[in-house]
Amino acid sequence: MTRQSSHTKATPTTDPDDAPAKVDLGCLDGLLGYRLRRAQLAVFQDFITSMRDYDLRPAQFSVLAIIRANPGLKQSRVSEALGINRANFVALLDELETRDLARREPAPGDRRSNALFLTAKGEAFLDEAYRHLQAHHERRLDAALGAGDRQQFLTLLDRLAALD
Amino acid sequence: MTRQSSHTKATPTTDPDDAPAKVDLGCLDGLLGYRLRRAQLAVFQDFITSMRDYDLRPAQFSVLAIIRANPGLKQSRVSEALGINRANFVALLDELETRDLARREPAPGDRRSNALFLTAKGEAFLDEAYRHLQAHHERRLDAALGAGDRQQFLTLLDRLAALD
DNA sequence: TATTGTTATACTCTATAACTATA
DNA sequence: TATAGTTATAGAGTATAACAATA
Repeated sequence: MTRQSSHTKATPTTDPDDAPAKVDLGCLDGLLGYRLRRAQLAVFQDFITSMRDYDLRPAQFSVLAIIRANPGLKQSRVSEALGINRANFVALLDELETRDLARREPAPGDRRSNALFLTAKGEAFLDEAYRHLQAHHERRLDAALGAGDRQQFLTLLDRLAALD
Repeated sequence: MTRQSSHTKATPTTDPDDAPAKVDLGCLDGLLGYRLRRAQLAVFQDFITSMRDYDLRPAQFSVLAIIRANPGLKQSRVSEALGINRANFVALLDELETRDLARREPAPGDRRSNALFLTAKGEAFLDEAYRHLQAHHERRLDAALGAGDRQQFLTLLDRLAALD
């Protein structure tokens, strides 16, 4: 292999005319992780924009969703299920509790543990937020994916997530 | 809709026996962004592990790749192409220059700008790192994706990335 | 006036160590 | 001894404002 690898053009980029001239991604284009990262950033940005009026970030939404689907689950298991360090989970849950969306209760049978629940307000809030996401955010994502097979796409994402 | 949305089971999770009992993702399972994020984290983790001996993070690799494919490109355009804030790009490039992988040169015709190049060491380093990634990291990703259509997968990722 | 590179700053996210109370 | 929740802390990543040099 010479100085230029086969997938790069590397024209010395003089470009004296005012045309913007597209930047060549070079070997970056062959890295799945790069494409995945750009897609993930765009999707999260769209999520955050969609949830602006709810003031809810992706991590906060995920905590509420897990608690609702598993009421009474121990704090450590919720953080573990989401891959969130238990030390970092404390402040995250504190804020949800301050906003009266979730609550800690003493776990029956283990006085070290907290059992987590949504408040009535939290249940309603999550329902509304999720409906809004489906109607706007997910709807936009489906439009972007177009005719592509969404189910097959999700299957491949899950296979990658199972790497570790 | 009642207190429980249609896609959650929400059995009160008493679970007194010692079986670990899988955590229900609830409505999180219906969010594309969640699956995308988990996949991206797993892929980046695999990248970082693969590049341990090279001490090269994804962002550093991307900078080297863009510079190699577009030698002489202005600093602001490199950071812009990667979606990196120009203020944050300074320290990133400083480190690559300290390691003698890239260099700043005065841009011909504009004394405000820097034109970026790889050093000879940077060219060789990137070639070797990229070959190593292809042989190990990307190979593992392909194995994980299995029979799935990689090209279709990349197409859908790019459509999502084009959201904003 | 606008742009380029830079510094300073702040806020989020993430990771580790250590403490306490329980088990 | 080990585990659950917590605090403190440090490192990345990211965002904005402002400055000097130059366009």
